[in-house]
Amino acid sequence: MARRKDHSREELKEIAIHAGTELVVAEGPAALTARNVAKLIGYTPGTLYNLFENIDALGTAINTKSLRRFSQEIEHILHGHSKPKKQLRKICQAYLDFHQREPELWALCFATPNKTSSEAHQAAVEEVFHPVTAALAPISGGTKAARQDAKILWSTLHGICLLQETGKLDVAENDPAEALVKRFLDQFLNR
Amino acid sequence: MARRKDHSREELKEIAIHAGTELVVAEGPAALTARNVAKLIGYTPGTLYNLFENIDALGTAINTKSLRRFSQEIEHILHGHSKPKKQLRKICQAYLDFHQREPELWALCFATPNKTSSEAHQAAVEEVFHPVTAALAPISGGTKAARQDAKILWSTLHGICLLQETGKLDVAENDPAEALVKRFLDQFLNR
DNA sequence: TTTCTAATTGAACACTGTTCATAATTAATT
DNA sequence: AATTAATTATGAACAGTGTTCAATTAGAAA
Repeated sequence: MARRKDHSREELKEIAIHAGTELVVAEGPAALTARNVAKLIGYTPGTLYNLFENIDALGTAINTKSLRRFSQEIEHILHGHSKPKKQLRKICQAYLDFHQREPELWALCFATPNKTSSEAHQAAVEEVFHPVTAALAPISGGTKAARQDAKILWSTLHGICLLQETGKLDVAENDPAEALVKRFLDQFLNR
Repeated sequence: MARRKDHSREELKEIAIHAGTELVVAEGPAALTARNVAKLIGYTPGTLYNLFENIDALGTAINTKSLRRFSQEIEHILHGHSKPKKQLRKICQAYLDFHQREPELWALCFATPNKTSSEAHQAAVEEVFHPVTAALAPISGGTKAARQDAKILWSTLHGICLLQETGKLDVAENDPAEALVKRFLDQFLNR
């Protein structure tokens, strides 16, 4: 039996999240099962239920970390000296990069049904969402309009990556996500 | 044992698709299991595997039917006498209506990972996609641009409904999907 | 009526998530 | 130091999942 003092409760939680992340990266979201994670961290499935409400919550914890990494990239962009429009383009590119660099983690975040949420997760979402509305404010005209535009922008990025993933929209020709986002932004940011 | 001549192979397939649809409508995509469908049609799970490659394929068959119903609505819109832009707005509204009227079938179509595809499904996707590019042609300037814009439009609708579904983007305020789509289209169709 | 063919079954296998009494380990108390 | 109390980990169990396939059965053909 694993020693109880080997790791504190919080340490163990981190270890499980890390192992789960590795599993998803290596084998995709479907590999995130209680038994797989337990085996990888040298515990039994039951232990995971002392750390998380259920397996969905472990997925949410992994997603929270992914979102935090992404929001740090955004923060880095905002601390640069680009103009708002250029910043928005960089943020969009960062999203596309996340999708391309870590498609499995992206899928766990955005292409997999997830019943569970949490305050930490909500906060991470907001940390991604808020900077976009801030950067949009001078363009959209008003805070409320900026928030609406942020939702539109986010939805479009989201949808383009999703459809690229399934390949359903590249029926005949080959439009990389970058090209579609560029065309969208060229119009979206021009007013 | 159910009589072999009660239904032809194709009839049985239709019955299974219909039963599956009822299940999804009543209890959501997660209820689409081999045993549930089998029980509902008075057969055993094994029989389903004579009709479909796997359960995913049954889901795809249901989705194909959903898409066909949707494409018929689109066709109806195109046979009206509206101008292209008005037609596009109506098509978008029809998509939002599909999402609102039959959220479970919509989810099975667009919010559930689906490994399987089929020629019929591909064709149904194209039947939804092609009219949009046709209506966009006079606006976008060129066929290729129209196809790109169709992808953008589709992605945005897609993403807005998805985010509405999870409620993740209506953090504080209440922006109904209609309002976001309207704001998007007001700009998207103006050039 | 017997033979042949095709459809249907149902048991089995390997997986899921999840629960919970029991055992093991550590901390606290006497 | 010995005993007691409080955690923590276990692993077996339950109810599900998709899927396969030998055996059975029904209907058609001979």
